[in-house]
Amino acid sequence: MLDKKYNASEKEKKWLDYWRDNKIYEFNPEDKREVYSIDTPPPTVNGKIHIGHIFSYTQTEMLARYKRLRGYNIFYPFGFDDNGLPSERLVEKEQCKRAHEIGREEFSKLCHETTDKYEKEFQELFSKMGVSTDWNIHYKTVSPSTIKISQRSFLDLLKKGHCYHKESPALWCNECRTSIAQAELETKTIKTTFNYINFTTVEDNEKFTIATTRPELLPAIVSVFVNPNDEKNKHLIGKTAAIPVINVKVPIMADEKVALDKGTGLVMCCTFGDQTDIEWWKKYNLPLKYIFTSDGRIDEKVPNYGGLKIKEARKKIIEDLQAGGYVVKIEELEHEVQTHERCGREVEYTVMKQWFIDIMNHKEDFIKIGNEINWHPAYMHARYDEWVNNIAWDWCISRQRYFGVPFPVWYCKKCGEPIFAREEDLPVNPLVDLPKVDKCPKCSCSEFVPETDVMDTWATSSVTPLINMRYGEKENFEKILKPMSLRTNASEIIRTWDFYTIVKSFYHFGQRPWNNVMISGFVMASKGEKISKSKGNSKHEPMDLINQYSADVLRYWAGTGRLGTDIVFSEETLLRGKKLINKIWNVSKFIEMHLTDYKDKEFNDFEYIDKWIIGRFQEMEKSFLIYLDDYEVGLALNILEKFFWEFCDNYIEIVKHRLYRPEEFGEEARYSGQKTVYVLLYKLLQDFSIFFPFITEEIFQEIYHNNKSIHITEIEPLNYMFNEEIKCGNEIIDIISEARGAKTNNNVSLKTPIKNLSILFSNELEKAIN
RNA sequence: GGUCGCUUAGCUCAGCUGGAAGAGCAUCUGCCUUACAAGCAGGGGGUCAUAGGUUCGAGCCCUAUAGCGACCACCA
Repeated sequence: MLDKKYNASEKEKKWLDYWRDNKIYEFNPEDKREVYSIDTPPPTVNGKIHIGHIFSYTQTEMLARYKRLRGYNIFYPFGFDDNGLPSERLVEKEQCKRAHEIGREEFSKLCHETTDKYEKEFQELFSKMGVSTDWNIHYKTVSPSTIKISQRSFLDLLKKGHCYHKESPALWCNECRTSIAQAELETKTIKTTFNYINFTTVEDNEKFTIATTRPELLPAIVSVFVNPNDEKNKHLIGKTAAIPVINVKVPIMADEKVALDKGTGLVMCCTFGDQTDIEWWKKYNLPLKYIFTSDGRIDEKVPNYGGLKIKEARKKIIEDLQAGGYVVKIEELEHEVQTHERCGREVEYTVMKQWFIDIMNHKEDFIKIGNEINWHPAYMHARYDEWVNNIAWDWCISRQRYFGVPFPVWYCKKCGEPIFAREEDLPVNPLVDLPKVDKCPKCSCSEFVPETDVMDTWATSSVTPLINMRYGEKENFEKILKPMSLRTNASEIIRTWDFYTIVKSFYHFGQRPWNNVMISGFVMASKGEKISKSKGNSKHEPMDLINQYSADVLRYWAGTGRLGTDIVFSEETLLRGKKLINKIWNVSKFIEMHLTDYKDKEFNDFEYIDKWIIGRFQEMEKSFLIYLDDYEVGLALNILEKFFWEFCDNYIEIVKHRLYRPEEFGEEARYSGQKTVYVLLYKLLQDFSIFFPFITEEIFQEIYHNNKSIHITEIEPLNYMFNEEIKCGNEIIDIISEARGAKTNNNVSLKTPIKNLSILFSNELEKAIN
């Protein structure tokens, strides 16, 4: 018999062990049923998981459970992303030292140790949430086997001509001392000053004023630009500007990109202050004056300012300009700057040799692939298109960091020719391994220098489908996972993870990586405030919530709400879930009590009201399945819950008497009720098992136990035709409701018998009764 | 500035292809009813952001406006 009270923490532990020991969620490649495969986001292993993760991952996991109940062979691996900067920054923080102070080898070791430690915590938490993944096929993004696949992917793209090594301007973070990608930028509003500085023309000594927020870039000035339509200033075009303090002369040129209404209408172009500078530098073939060092100082070679930090140099140059009387005015200004999302530091531009993946030449293909994928919800597709259409750079995948996937590349010491690893030698670490050639094919030099850069986080995250299918390995799942069925993630990484995965899939296979993309919203700390690690505004630890409420209840919270919509953490929703789960337990107890003598057999002579509730259930389950087929987990739960309360409050109250008193109502009527609750509870448990895997398993094993687990049973929709009963049954409920209301309004108990009741039946109901 | 989304009861939110406004919480009233008082029954509470339009009919479709949010861009 079911316990009087449900002890969640005890039962949840019991079933976790049971599922593991009985391999309930294990993927079997021999299984002949159709595979449903899920490409799950590998969470970045950079500290604590917050409830935002729980929210997003739980919705995916519910989908996995649904598809499992629909008879699919589920391929649902879990991964961890221990790649790159997030891990490095975590180690630096824990060690209170910078990576370059620790040393490359030691630092990598620490990164591995740290990510291992957190992975254990992550795995424990996700397990406790009842995530029905197969831990045997889990992966991490920095391990020999995944490094091998990332390197193989790199070599394949190289071979196909989509990957190139080039000296080129790149975004640079001088906090992290690495180049970064456009997708890693975050916009921040900062306070600064807008400085109006006088220049003069060499030709006729005419004074003119430019406005800049970055006077320290003056030593890097290469030209001044004027809009050719600027009536006031266009006469300057073609002349030469004399730059004060640093004493150089640069041409004054015309370009329509100069805004007439910003600053003074005259702009200085420095290499490089922003992206426009880069555009002009390329367009007009301007000289390169690079004055920054990798750690954010002015190069030693720059007279007077060499060695100063960028902000110190800004201060000093303003002082010098003021001393010479060149500053017209200084305005306070609040403006938006690009910062590196990992550290918050303002980004600079640099010029160095970097590995790039071609994006700009295939934007149309990426749009086309985006069109072939079903986006859930559909409007999320627009965000993808918007990003692809507006992207302005090829994808820089080099990072001048330590921990990550190394490039399988060496360079000839003499001529710089790159030497690539052979595929059969992967994975390689060029810092340790030597190339398998004796000499440079170009100049015959026999000395090589290893590539020290590692790959960008997304360069490796974007191969998760390849990792899952064991791309290029002898034993692989390429056949069944090309494309995968589903990708899930939150909306903020459409432009990174989704996009880059599509890029790779297109280049490798010429096709989409998955058929469906499911986008969740995220959890807000309060209305209008996103939870973020940096703000530390997540007040609730997932583990505490599980202990306080149980995993099933926490899953209830995570499972509500519409797909793609942000939700606020709400204690109230947890309480609502707790109530629902409690009710499931109690009604199951009641049903079990009345099934002690029940023998299941073919039976179709249901009582009228039994047909009503069965019909109602069928109606509900039909929409329930439609919602789930549309990936709307929350809406499915919503209508299931609604039906369930009706089942308890109306149907069970009605059938109760028949179940208790066969002597009064007859054995046949009792059996009809028994059969109804037996069938419906089974089906309700199945439907609820998607959301509450623990309590449903406990009840299933106690009452039905006709399978190793409820989670590997199959949902088979009922097929009765009870349309008339549904209609008239609803009318009967109205009548009962009236009677209950009358009792309540007269302040008497609901068990008080009614002496006189006059009812005016509708024609249909009257016909049905007779 | 651009793209997308949101605005429904005091609060948190559902409302599918247009057909008499819904749930939970809160509030008020009553009820120990052989599963459940962590429960049950019932009441009050809404110009569906605003203004137009389409329609026999609009919370839902169209246009505009406002506020909020996410992402992106501008950043001299």
